[in-house]
Order: sequence, then structure tokens, then C-alpha cells
Amino acid sequence: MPMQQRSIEFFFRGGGGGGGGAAKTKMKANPVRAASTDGGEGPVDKENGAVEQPKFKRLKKTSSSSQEEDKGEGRRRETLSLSGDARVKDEHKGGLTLSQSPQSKKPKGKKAAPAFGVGEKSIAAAALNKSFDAKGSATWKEGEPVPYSALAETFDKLSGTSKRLEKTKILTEFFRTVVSVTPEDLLPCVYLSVCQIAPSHDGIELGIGDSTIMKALSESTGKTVNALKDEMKKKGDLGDVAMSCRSAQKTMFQPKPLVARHVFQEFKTIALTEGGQSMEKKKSIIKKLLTSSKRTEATYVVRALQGKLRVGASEQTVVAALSRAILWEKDEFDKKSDETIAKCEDEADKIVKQVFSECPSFDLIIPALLASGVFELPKHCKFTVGVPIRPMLAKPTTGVHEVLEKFTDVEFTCEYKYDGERAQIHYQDGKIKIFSRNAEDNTPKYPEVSSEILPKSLRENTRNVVLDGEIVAFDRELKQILPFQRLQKRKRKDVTDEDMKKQAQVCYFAFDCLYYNDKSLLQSTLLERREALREACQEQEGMFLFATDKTSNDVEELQVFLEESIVAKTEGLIVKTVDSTYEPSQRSLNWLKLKKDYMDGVGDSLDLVVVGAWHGKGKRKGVYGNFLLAVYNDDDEVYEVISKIGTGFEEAELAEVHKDLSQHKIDAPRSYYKFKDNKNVPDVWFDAKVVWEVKVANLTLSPHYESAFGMAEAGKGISMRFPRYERTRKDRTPTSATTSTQLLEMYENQPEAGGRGNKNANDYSD
DNA sequence: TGTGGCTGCCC
DNA sequence: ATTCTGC
DNA sequence: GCAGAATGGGCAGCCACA
Repeated sequence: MPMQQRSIEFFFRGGGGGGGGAAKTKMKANPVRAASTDGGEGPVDKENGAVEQPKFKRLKKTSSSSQEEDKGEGRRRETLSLSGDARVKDEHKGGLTLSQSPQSKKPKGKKAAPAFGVGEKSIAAAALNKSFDAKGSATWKEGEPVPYSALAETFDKLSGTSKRLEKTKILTEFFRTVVSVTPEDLLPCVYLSVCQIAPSHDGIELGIGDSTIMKALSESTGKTVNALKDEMKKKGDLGDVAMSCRSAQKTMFQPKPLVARHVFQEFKTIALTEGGQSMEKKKSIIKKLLTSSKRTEATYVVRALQGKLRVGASEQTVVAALSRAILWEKDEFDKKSDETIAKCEDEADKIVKQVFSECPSFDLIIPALLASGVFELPKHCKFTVGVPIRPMLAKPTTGVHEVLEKFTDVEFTCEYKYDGERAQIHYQDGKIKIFSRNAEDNTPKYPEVSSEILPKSLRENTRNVVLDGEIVAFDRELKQILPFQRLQKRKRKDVTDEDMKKQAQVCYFAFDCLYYNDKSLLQSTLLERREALREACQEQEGMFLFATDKTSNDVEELQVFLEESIVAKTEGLIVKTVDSTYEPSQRSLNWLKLKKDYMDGVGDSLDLVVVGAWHGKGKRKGVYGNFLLAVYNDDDEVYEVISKIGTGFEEAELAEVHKDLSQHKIDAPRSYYKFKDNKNVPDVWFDAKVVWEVKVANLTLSPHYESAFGMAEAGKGISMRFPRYERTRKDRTPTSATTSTQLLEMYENQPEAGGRGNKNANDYSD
């Protein structure tokens, strides 16, 4: 298909060849083309005649021994093309393979000399744990409910340090106290520490967000919602706003102190409340909780409702602290030397983390821990068909060179990275469950997978199996992968036969097998699991396919495979070591992802005008946290809002950008700004002055944004998928930013735009 | 009964 | 999702 | 390198309200 080839070449053009002369049609300065053009001069700016600076001129060869790369100068480029002028940057390879970080080679050290693999600080910390008086540290009486204030104080302490060992210690001591004084409250305390109310596959949700919290806060304090929003701008945290409102308020009588298990129970009640007037009921519970909150309790009640404690200790730290608390209070172990203790703690961490990833349910783990301790835990909580396991995830990689560096001297294999929804499928006794990446139960969303696709694909001898793969929207007639947005449009519950006729069909691309005929394969190698996958299942045209894979460590071959993956409408590659096990809690370096837009100098970037910003929250308090961007419509001479952006900034850049943009603050949006009223209204508007280069994975059709409005599809604009800040284009004027026309062209040239790019296919030449 | 805001969950 | 940062 | 915390678009489903 000519269009696709063109697109690919377009994306991966490496050497020479000016991009500017390519277009006969409306094409002018196309930043995409410019971005993927190495060296050659950019197109001429229409407005002011200035010659566009070649992008990535900051590119500098990195010294082969240098690991530290300055963001602005050190980024390396990946050069790829279809025609085989693909060259790997050999100058980097030799040095960098040698300068691997020591950690990646570090052995686990189970049988090594004492204390090997356990840091000195851990040993010192272990010593302190011996002298900790769990019972004596309690602020409440034996057997009585844990006061919520004890949690709040713990969270305060966690906020007070950024040291991770310190955080673990603080949480461990709190949990030890709970275990020894009021063990039945351990479960609610742990849940309140991770802001959950149940395992995610249980599917119960609070249904509460910032808006509702603010309404409740407003009703309980008498302040208007707008006043609270103003407070937010200053404080950058809704929990802090709640606290200062509370403490400013004079209470007539002392409310009963909050108790952890009660707060937890009320959260559950909120989650179970639904139907008419449910919001009113939920709000009244929140108001009640806030009224009973003292000091920082209000902060954490609110943050828990928001789902983020923001104390620098989240799930992993909680699990680690839980394991240690149980270890100290429940397990018998050798406490003679501090080194042995540290090793034991390390071992306990590993066990509980492993079990938690195989059985991610505090409901199951905590009773088992309390009953029989850490070392017995794997006996009681193990991988079970019907309960989702944490999926293996992959890390971003900036190019083939990095893959080769990370996987030096290990065998690896590649698979297409499909753009769909991760799906872990459990099959046993004729029953099927489908779990999402985050362990949500997606079974009702894909009835045809359960009723047709899987039954047809399972081989006769398969009694039970757990598969890992990706559900992708698929056109069975054209045998073509459809865009992610088509998958999103599917119904999620109460799917009728009528719905099924209308919405996109799907194909399951299987790439792993975690369990087969009563045997767990989590500790088997990838090759063994692939074998089991093929033993358990057979492909079904357009319904069930094995992920396309290739095993090679040849640079050229890898690049060709990557290019093929884009032609096949996938996102790129996942690279996996061949002998790695499926243990998400262990080494996560085993899977890498390789996408065109991670590669410097490859993929789409746009030059966009900053027209507004919002005040930052949390660690972005005091600076702008995110920004509103626009393209330039040079026909109508207006700026059309295309997207927000909030990632890619270093801390210093945020500070600088805050300073610079504040100079351009204006009271109201310009008449020549096009945005959806009521939507996308920033805290602050700016004069169109500043231009940023923004990297993007994809362009999407948007009902919310105005850029290139109606040009690709009636009633829709074009927006961006995964936008991130690259750098400020001080050399660019706003009228030389990406235009609506260019945006449309970029949209149409996407492989996933499906054929529309054809009209320009022949325009492209060197 | 229709619409729009809010929420959670996909990426 | 992507990205940055302190440990 | 891990773990945590900032932040993106966009969809369906639920609920309030006109």
C-alpha cells in the first residue's frame, strides 16, 4: 500500500534529503518532516522569512565513557529507514556496553557472604528495629480501635522525610504497633494507607472526585466553591485546603474522635451508595467525616478520597512495611546479628511482594500474615485461576542501540506491541474471566471473547489456562487492525446482540501463558511459556492470533522488524529476554518497549503556541502545572487550541517557564483564540508569544478541541495522544508555529488514519 | 426525556 | 500513558 | 533502577437537573 510505505519512510527518514521541497500541495513548513530531517536546512518561515533552525542541532556525540547526559545536549538519535541506510551509532556502542550500571549485573546474592546485597544503612536500620517498643508506642489502649489520628500522625511523619529507608521505618513501626495492640485494625489501616477500599477486581468505586469533595467542603464550611478553588491555587492541595478550612472553623462541641476502622467503613458505604440522591448521601458522609476531623486528619481524609496520599509512600512501601511489621511481631527469626536481621527483612520483603503480585488482595494476604507470619504466606496465598496476577510491564527504550546495551550477552526476542487493551484471560471449568492491566474485571465488556473467540481457540486437551495478551479492535473482512479509539467506543456493560453488531469486532493477540493444565508457569522461561501457549491454543483467523515475533540480535533485522510493526499498525516492539520468568515483582528490566516516538529525531513533533496555564498541584505548587497549547490557523489568523500539556518539564524548566510566561499574562483570552467555551479554560491566559516543541505519539480526533476543526471530520478537531514538552523554541515566532493545515496533513499521514493519506502519496519524493 | 458534568479507567 | 527526581 | 508523583486524550456510565 503506497500510503503506508510513504508514511513509514516519512517517519524513519534518516539521512539528508531536505523535507521542505516535498510537498506540491499546501505543504509548507512541516515540523514533522523537519524533525525527522537530519541536518538539512528547514523550510522558510512564511511570516517573517526567517530560516528555521535545523532541529536537534544540540545533538552532540556523547563521550563513550560518560553516563550522564545533559538533557539539552546529550540525547542520541536513532536513524532508521526502509531502504537500509539504517546505521547504528556504532561510536556509542563500544563504550556504553562497558559502562553498564553495576546494578544490572549484580547477582541476587542469596548464598553470598553475609550482608552481601544488603546495604549498610539497612543493617543499621535493622539494629534499631530490635529496640522498638511496639506496644509502648501506641497512643491508644490495648484492644481498642486505632484512632485515625494515629494514621494521620504517621502520614505527617512520612511527609517529613524524603528518605525511603526512613519512610519504611516509620510505616513499619506504625504497623507493628497496630499488630501488637489492635491486630484486627491492620486491614483497614493498610487499606487507608494505600487509598483502596477493596481489591480492584472487586469493582467497587468511591465515585467521588475533586468536584464532589469541594461541594461537600463548601457545604460544611459555608465557603463558596469558587473561594475554595482560589485556595487551591495557593495551596496546591485539596487536603490542605480542607484542613485549613476546618481549623479556621470554630466548633461548638467536640465531635467524637475519628477511628480508622470507621473511616474505612464509611468509605465503603460511600462506594456502595448508588442511584438517585446518591451524591447527596455521599456528600453527607464526607461532611460528617470532615466535621469529626482534627488537625491533619482532614488532610488525609480528603486525600484518601482523592485516591492519593502524596506522602511519598505508596503501595510498594506499604507492602514492605507490612512484611516487616509481621516479621517483627509474628515471625520467629534469628535476631543475633544485625546483618542477619537485615537479610531477613530483605527476604521478607521479597516474599510478600512476590505473593502480593501473584495474589493482589489485602483481604486474603493480611489475615494469612496475621495468622501465620511471612514465611508461611506463600503456602496460603498463591496464584489462583480466577484471581488476576499483576501483569509484566515494559520500560521505554530510546532506540535499538539502547536495547542492545541493556541486553548485551543475553538472548532476547521481539514482539509487536499492539495498540489495544491488555487482557489477562483466565479459563477453568468452562468459565472465563477477562482482567485488565489494572486487574479490573473486563469480562462483561467482551462477551464474544468468552462465548466464541476463546472456545474456538482452546485446544481439546486444555483443561485450564491463563493467557496474557492484547485485545485489539479488528476488521475481520479487511483483516486489519483498527485504531485504539474504535476499541474505546465499545460498550462496557449490558452489551446486547444489537450492540455487538454495531461496535468494532476484536481480535485477541496472545503473547504469554501463565498457567496451563494445573501448572503455574510463572517461574518458567519465556520460551517455555510460549511453547505452552501454542500447546494450549490455536490461532483463529481474525479472532485469536499469536503476537508476531522475531528473534534476532542483528541490528538491521531489528530495524526492519520495527518498521514492519509500524506498517502493521502496531505501536512498535516489545523486547523480552528469552529466559526471563513471569514475575512482575522481580526484575522489571526484562521487558523493554521500543516505539518510534521514543527515539530522538524520529516521530512526530509539533511547534505549538502556549496560550494558557493552570496552577500546579503538589510538588508543582507555586508554578504552573500544565499548559494550554494552540496551533496557528494562517487562513483565519487565529490560534486554535489543540491540547493541554503537563509532562516533560524538568523542575528548573518549570520555574523558568513560570517566570517567562508570567510576563505575557493577559486578563482575558484574545478574540482570535478559538477554544470550547466552558471547557479548556485555563487559570491564566497568555499572549501568543512562546512556542514549544512538543513530542507526540499520535494525533486523535477530538470532540473537545478546536484545532483543524471540521477538517478531518465534521464537528471534530484534532488533538494529541501522549503529548510531552521537548524544548522551548526561542527561535520561533507564534505565527510560524505548526498550522492547522499542517496538522491536518499530519493526521492524514498517520498509518492508523487508514487510507486517507493516499491522496498525497505521490507527492513525496527525495 | 435529553444534556452536560463528573468519575473511573483505558491508553 | 510519559516524564522527572531523590534515594 | 526503583518508587513515587506530577501530568496528557478520550471513552462509557452514572447522576443531577432543566
